[in-house]
Amino acid sequence: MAVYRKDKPLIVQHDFCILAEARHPEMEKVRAGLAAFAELVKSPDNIHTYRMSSLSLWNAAASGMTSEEVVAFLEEHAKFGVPAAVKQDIVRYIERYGLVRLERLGDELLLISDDLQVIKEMVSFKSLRSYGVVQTDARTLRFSPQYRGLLKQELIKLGFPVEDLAGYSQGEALPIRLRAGAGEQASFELRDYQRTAVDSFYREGSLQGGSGVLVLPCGAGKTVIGIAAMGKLSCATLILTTNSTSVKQWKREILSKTDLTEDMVGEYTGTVKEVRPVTIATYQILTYRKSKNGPFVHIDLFNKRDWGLIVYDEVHLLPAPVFRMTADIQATRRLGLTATLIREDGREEDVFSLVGPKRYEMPWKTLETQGWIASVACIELRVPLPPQEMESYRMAGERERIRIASDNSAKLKVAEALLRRHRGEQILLIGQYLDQLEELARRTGAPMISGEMAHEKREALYKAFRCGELSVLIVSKVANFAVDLPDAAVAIQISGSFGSRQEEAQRLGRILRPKSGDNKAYFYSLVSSDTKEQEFAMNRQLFLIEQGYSYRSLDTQADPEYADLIIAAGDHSGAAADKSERCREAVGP
DNA sequence: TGAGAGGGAA
DNA sequence: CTAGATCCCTCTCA
Repeated sequence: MAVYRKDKPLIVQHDFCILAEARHPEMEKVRAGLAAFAELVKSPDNIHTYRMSSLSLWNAAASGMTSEEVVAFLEEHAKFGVPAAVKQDIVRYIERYGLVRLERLGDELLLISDDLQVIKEMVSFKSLRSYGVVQTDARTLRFSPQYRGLLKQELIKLGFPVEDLAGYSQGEALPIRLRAGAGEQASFELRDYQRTAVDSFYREGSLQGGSGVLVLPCGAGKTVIGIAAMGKLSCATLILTTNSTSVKQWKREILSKTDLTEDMVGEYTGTVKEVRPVTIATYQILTYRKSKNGPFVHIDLFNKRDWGLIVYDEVHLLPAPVFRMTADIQATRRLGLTATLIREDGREEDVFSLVGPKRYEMPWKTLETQGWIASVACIELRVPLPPQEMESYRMAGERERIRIASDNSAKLKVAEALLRRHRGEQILLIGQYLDQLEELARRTGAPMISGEMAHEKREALYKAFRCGELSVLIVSKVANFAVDLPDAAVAIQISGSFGSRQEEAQRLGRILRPKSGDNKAYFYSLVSSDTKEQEFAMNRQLFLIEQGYSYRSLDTQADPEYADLIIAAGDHSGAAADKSERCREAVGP
C-alpha cells in the first residue's frame, strides 16, 4: 500500500475512475495530462470524476503514449498511489493496441500477432469466419482486402484495436504547393502546433501515418491543417463537410492558400455537381437516397476519381451511412478533423477503426496560454423561475418542464442587465426557442437571425456586426452551424438543447478569436435554478471543464459584483425595483 | 435557366 | 428528447 500523500490532487479507484480535487493548485497542470487518456464524466463543484475506458486508453496509445507514461503520471499525482490491479489493467489495455496488426502481402491482407494466444482467440471468434479469415500459421491470419474496414470494426468490438499497417494507394497525383513564406500577399505560415499536427498524421516514411484524427479547438485552424496535409501528399483529394457554407469556405481557403486554380477545385452539393481533382462535398449528398432503403444515389463519388486522400471535416458529425461507405475504402488515406471526439450517438469506436485513431490533440487551454485564442470567463447564472412559472413547472410533466425551465421569463431581464453591463462590446445572444428569442428581440431591439431568414439577409447582418455597426445579435440554432458567424467578445446563452456538450463547445467557440487589449471574453449561461435545466447544464459543461474551463456559478445570493444581474433575476419579488435602478447606475454603461 | 416553395430525411 | 436547422430532391413559374 502506497503512502498517503495529502498534497496530491488525484485518487485512483479500482473501478477505473479517477477522482480529482477540482480546486487543487496542481490541477491546472494535471488536467491536460489526464484528458489525454481519460474522460471527464462528472463535475460537481469540488470533486471531478474522470474515467478511463478502453477507447480513451487506445487513443492515448495511438497518439504515442505508453502504459509506463500513463501509470507514472497517475503515480505522481495520486494521493494513495495506483492500485496494482488498475496498473495491470492499464498496461493490458494499452498493449492491446498494436497487439494485432494488419499488413499487406500481395493481394491479400494479414492479421499478425506475436502473441500466439491472441491468434488462437481470434480463430475462435465466429464472426470473423464470415469474413473469410483463414489461418496460415501460428501467428498469422489471412483475408481479402475488401473486409479491411469491417474486420477492424468487428475486432475493436471484441477488444482488439488493430494497428493498420497495410498501407495506402497513392491515388491520382496532383502537385499542391502552399503559398507559404512571409512577405507575399496571400501567403501564410503554419504555426508550430499546426505543423506538428500535420506531421503526426503524415509520418513520413512510416506506415503508421496516413489515417487518423486530429483534435483541435475551434479557431485553431483546422482547415489550414487539412490544406497542409493535402500539400504533403499532393494527390487528388475529396473533402467531406457538414454544410454548403463550409463547402464554400474550404474552396476559398484552398484557392487562397495553395497554387491550385479555380478549375482544379470543385463543389459537389445539391446545386453544383463538379468532380475535380480537389472536390468538396457535403455529408448529406452522400447519404441521399430516393426512397427509404433505396441505394445511395451519389455513392459513386468515391469512385469518380482515384482519390489519394479523403478529408472528414467535423468527424464527430459523420453520419452513419458514411461509416459504411468508409469501411469499403480503407486503402485510401483518411484525415479526420474535429474539435472533439465525443459523438452524441456514442459511435466513437467506429471513428477509431474506420477513419483512424487520434494522432494529435491540442488542449484548448494550451492554445489560450500561447495566446492563439482568447481567454474566456465562463459564468453560469442561476435564475429562479418567477413564482407563477414555478407553479406550472411543478404541475407539468417531464417534457413540459424542460420547456418551462428554458423559457423562464426572468432570463430576459437578466439578459438585458448583461447587455447593459457589456454595453459597447460585441455581444451574441444565443437561444434554442424561437418564441423566446423573438421576445428578446422585441425588448432589446436587436435583430434576430433564425433558419427562416434568407442567407443574403443573414450575411448583411453578419457584416454589420463584424464591422461594429451592430453590437448585439440574437441567433437561434443557426449559431451551431454557421461557419461565417462573426466572432464576438461576449456570448450569452439563454437556452440550449438537452445536455449537448458539442453545442456548448460550439457556442463558446464563437468568442475565441483573440481580443485586443487584455484578450478576455465572456461566456454567460442562463439556467433556471432548482429545475431539470440545472442538471442539463452540468452535462453540457463537461467537455469544456475537461478542457480546463471553470464555470463560476452565481445564484440569488448577493454577490456585489453581479448585484445588477441578481436583482434583475429577482425582480418579480417586487421589492427590488428601486434598488435595481441604483445598481444599474452603479455598474454604469 | 434560375429562383422559390414544398416535402422528406436524419 | 423536443424544436429547430439544414440539405437534397422535385415541381412550378417566369
